[in-house]
Amino acid sequence: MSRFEPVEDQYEPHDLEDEVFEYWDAVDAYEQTKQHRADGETYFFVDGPPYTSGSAHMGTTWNKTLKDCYIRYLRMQGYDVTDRPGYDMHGLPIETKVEEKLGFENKKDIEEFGEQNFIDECKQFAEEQLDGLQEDFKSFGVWMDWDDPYKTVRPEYMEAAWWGFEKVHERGLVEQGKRSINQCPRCETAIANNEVEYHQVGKPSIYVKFPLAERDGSLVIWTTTPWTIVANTFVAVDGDLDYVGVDATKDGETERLYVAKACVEDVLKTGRYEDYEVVEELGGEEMVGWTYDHPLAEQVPDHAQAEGSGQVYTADYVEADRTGLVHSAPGHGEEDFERGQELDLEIFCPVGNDGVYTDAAGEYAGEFVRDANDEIIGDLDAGGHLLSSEQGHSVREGQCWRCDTDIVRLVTDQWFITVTDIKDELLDNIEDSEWFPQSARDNRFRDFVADSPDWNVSRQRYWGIPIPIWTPDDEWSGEMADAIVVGTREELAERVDQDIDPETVDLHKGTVDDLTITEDGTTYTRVGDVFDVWLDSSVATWGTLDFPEHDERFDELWPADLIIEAHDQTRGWFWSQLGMGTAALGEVPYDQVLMHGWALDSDGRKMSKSIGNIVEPGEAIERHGRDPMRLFLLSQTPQEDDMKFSWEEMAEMQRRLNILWNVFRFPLPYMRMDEFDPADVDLEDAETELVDEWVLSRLQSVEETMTEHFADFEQDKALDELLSFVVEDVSRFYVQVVRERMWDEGDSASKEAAYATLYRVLEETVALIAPFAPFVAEEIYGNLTGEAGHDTVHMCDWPEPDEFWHDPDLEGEVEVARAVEEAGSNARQQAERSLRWPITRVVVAADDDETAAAVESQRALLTERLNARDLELIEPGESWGELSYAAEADMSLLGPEFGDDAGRVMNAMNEASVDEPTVETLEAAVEDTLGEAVDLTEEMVEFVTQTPDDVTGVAFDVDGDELGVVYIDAGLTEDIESEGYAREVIRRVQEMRKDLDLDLEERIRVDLDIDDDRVADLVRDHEALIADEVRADEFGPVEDGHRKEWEVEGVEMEIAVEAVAAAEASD
RNA sequence: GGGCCAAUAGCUCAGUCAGGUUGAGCGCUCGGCUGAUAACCGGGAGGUCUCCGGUUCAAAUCCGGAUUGGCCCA
Repeated sequence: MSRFEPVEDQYEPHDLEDEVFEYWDAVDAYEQTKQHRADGETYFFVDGPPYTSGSAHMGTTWNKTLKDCYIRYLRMQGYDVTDRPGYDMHGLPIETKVEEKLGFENKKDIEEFGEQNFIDECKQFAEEQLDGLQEDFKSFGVWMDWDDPYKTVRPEYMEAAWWGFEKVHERGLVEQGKRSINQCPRCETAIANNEVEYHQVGKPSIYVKFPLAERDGSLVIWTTTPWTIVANTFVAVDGDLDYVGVDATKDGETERLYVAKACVEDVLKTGRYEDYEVVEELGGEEMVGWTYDHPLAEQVPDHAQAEGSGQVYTADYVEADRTGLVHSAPGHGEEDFERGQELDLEIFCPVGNDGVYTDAAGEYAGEFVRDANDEIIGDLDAGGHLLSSEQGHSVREGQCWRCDTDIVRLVTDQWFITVTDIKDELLDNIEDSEWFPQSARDNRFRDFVADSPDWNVSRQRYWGIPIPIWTPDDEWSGEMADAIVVGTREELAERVDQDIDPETVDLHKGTVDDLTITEDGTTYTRVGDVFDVWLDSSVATWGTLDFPEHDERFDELWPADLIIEAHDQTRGWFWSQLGMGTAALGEVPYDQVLMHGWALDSDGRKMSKSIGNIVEPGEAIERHGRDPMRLFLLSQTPQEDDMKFSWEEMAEMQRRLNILWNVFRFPLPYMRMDEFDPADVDLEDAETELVDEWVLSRLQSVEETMTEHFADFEQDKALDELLSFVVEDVSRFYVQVVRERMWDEGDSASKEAAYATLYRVLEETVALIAPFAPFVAEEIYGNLTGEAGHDTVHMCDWPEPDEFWHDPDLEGEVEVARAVEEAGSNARQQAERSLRWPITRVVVAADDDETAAAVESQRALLTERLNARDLELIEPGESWGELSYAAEADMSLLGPEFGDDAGRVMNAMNEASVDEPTVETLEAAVEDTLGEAVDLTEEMVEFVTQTPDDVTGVAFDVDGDELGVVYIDAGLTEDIESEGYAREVIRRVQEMRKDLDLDLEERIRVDLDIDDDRVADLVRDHEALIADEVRADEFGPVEDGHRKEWEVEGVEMEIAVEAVAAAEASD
C-alpha cells in the first residue's frame, strides 16, 4: 500500500469493513499479531462459553465486543493473551430442540430411537448452532482463536470435568442423597430452581378433614395439590399459635374440628356450617404427638405408616393462614422434606420420574398425578373427609423452561457436591478475586454464596457429560468409599473390563454406559446420570488449557487473570467456577472479574420475542456498520449497569468516526503533493509552533488518561476521552488553526512541522482507537504508514505519553485562550460583526495572574482567531473604565450566616448594580432594596462587570470557573471597512470559482462592479490582497465569464470571473 | 415475598461518596462560516432532578417509604 492515497470523501463503513476483512485475510493479520506478542508476558483470559442455541443477540454482542476490546488493548500493552473462545454445547435446551425436530414426546421415544443416535443428533445440532454463532462473532470484528475453540462436548474437555469432579470426590465432597427437586415430568429430569419459570394457573382448593385416631374429631388442612395427599406423612402446626377445637353443626349433625383460633370463622364459613361452639383452646405445642388416620388409607394401602408417621409435629413453615394446619409430604415438598429429615421420618414418594403414580400409590397407580386430582377429591368426599372443594384457585405454578410442562416436586436420588461443607473456604476465596465493580462482589455475590445450598450436579438425561461414578452391581452401601470415581480417560482405559483406546474413546453416555469395572470380585456399573451443564462450564479455566491431557500450560497460566460476563452470572458462571475451583483445587479460579449488565431496549425493557423489541446485531451492522456499533457498545459503562439500546447514539458514533475520517483525509492532498515523508522529519527538532506543541501535549495527556481508565476497566471513559480529543481538539481547533500553513505553496519549515505534527497525532490516534474500532483504525493506519508500518495497526504498541511533549501548563494556557476565543466569538455575534471583518481591538480583563499570563502567551493566537488588530490586557486588580458591577452571591456562605433570610439577601444582591466592585457599595445597595442593613464579606460576593452600550463583553470560564471578561470593540474605521469589504469580495469570488469547478491552481480574471463609489474605493485599496487570495492575474472586463449579482451589507455589487486560460483560448 | 442495581433536558449520560442557585454531547431552533463542506463556529429554547415524607438555614445529593424498570433469590 502506498502512502497518502486519495480516499473516499465520506466515511463509508460497509465498503471499508469489507476491504479490511479482505486485507486481514491477505496478510494474516490476526496470526501475525499473536505471533508478534508470543514472547510477551502471558495473560490468561478465559472466555465464558455462550450456549449454542439461537444466534448472537445484542447482549452477546456487547459481551464479545468488550472481550475483544480488552484483548486487543492487552496485546498492545505487550501481553501474550490467551484468547481461546469456548462454547457450551451440552444440556437440556438442545435435547428439547432435537426432540422437537424429531417429533418426540417423551423419553420413551428417545429410548426407541437409541441413546447413541440421539446423542449424535444433539452433537450435530450443537455444531450447527456453533457455526452460526461463530460467524456472527467473526463478523463483529472479534479477534479470538476461531480455528480452535474449546467445546464442552470434546473428550479432552469432558475429561477436564471428570478430573475436577474426581478431585472434589477426593476431598470427600461428593455424595448421593435424596432431595426434593423440581421435576419436569416430560423431560423426566430434575430442573434447577432458576430454570423454573412461573405462570398463573387455576388449581383445586380443598379443605380436608384428617380423622384423629385417639380422640374424637378431625384436623382440618388446606391444600391446592390433592395428589400429594396420597403421600401425606404428617401434619404440621405452629407451636406458638393458638388452636381451638370447635363443635360445628351442619344439617343437624355436629362434629369436632381442630383449626387455628384465628381461622375458625373462615373455615366454618367455607364448610357452610350453620353453627359452632368453641369447646377447647390449646397451644400448637400441646397437639404435637396427636395421631390421625390417613384419609386415603383405603385407596393407598401402602401409605406412609412407618414409625412416627401420621402424627402432628411443629414446623416453622406454618402460618395462621387458611386452617393453620399444614398437610406435609416429605416425599414431595422441599420444606416438608427438610422437616421430615429433621424428624427422621420416612420419605414416601409414590410417583415416578414421569409424574405417574407407582404401585405404591395403590388404586391410583399408573395415573398421571395431576389427572388424579378429581378422583382423589371424589374419594375424599366419599370417605367423608372433604370439608370443602373449589376449582380454579389461581396460584403461581412452576413450569419447565424448555418445554413449558408444569413441574412436580418429587424427592429423588441425586448426586451432590456438598459445598455447604466448605462454606467458610468459599467465602474466604471470594476475597482473593478482584471485581469491577467491587461492590457486586461484596454484596450480591457474597450473599449468594453465603446462602447457597449443596450443588445438585445430576440430571437424568442423555446429552451431557456422564457422571464418572461406578457403583457395585449388588447392593451399594451408599458410602462413596464403596464407589469408584474415574478422573481421566487413561484411568478409564486401565480400569474398565472392556478394551478401549484412551486416545479415541468418546466419553458420552452411549459409550461409557456399557463399560464396567471389576475389582476384588465385584463388578461396578456407571450410574446413569449426566452432569448439570453448569458443571461443564465450571471447569473452563483448565478446560481451556486442555488440562489434564496437557499440563505445561496449566502450570504456567492457571488461574485466569480475567473473566468478563454479565451480572446474571453471579449465580451462574462466577459462582459455579468458585464452587468447583474451591472444591477441586482450594482456590478461586479467576483473579479479576469484569461484571457488565444486560442489553435492554430503548425503553429500558428486556429485549424479548414476545414483546417484539429485539434489535438484531445484523441490523445494526447493516444500518451503521461494525465500528459504529462497537463504539456504541463500548461507550456504555461495562460495570454492572444495564445498557439502553439507542439508534441515535449509534448514529452519533458514526458521525464521530466521520469527523475522524475528515481529519485524516484533510492533509492527504497536501502531503501527497509535497511528497512528505515522516521519516525525514524529526519532530523534536522541527519548527513546531505553539499550537503544534499544544496538540502534541494534549495527545500525551489523552494517552495517560486512557491508560488509567483501562486499568480501572472503564473503557467507556477512555473512549470518551479519545473521541472528545479527536472532535474538540484536533478537528475543531487544531485543524482549523493549521489549515493556512498547509495551503502554503513552496517549502516551508512551518508547514513541514505541521505535517509532522498532524501525522504523529493521527498515527497515535488510530492506535488508540484500534481496540474500539478495529476496521477504520486499520484503514487509516495503512494509508498513513504504507510500507513503513506494521502489517496491521493491531501490532502497534499502546502509545505511551512522551514527557518531551507533555506540557500541562501549555494545555492550561490554550484552554484559557480557547475560552477567551469562544467568549469573543459570542461577543462578536452580539455586536453583529462577522469574523470576516477585523476589529480594532479586543480587551481581555483577567481575574487572576495565571489567566493574564495565559492570554499574554497566546496573544498571537487570539488576535488571529478573533481577527483583531490589537489585544489589550487588563491585569487582575485593575479595572477598565466605563464599567459598572453586579454581584453574585455565594450561597454556601450566605446560608449559614443569614438562615431563613438567605434567599432574600441573595435576591437583593443579584438585583444590585454598583459603580465599583466593593463590599461597602454593595451593602448600601442591598440595604436600599431590603430596607435593613446587612453585613456582607468579600467571600460571600463575586462581582461581575456590566458593559457600556458601545462595547460588547462576555465572561469566559474554564470548567465553570469564571476567569475574566472579553470585550469586543466593534467600532469601524476606514481601514477596517476596506479590509472587511475586500474579504466579502474574496469569499464571493471563491464561491464563484467553485461554481466554475476550477482547479485549485487555475488563474483567473476578475471584473468588479460596485454600486457604491466609497465602497468601490475601499475595496480597491485591497486589490493586491484579493488577487493573492483568489489567484487572480488581473482585474478587468470579463466577456463570457461567470457573472453574478451580490448584496453585501446593503451594497449592490456585480462580480464576473473567468479562467485566464479559457479567456486566452477564446482570443 | 427478599437481596442488589437503576431512575436528572426529546435521546444517551455526568453530577450523588465529602448537601450550597443542575451540566455535557446529540437532537431541535436561530444565526455565522465556506480551498475538510453530508464538515466547521456561535447564540437560544428545553429539567416539579420518578413520587411522598423526614433531617437541615439549605436536599438531585443524606435518611425512611412508594412507583417503575433490570438481574438474582424464594
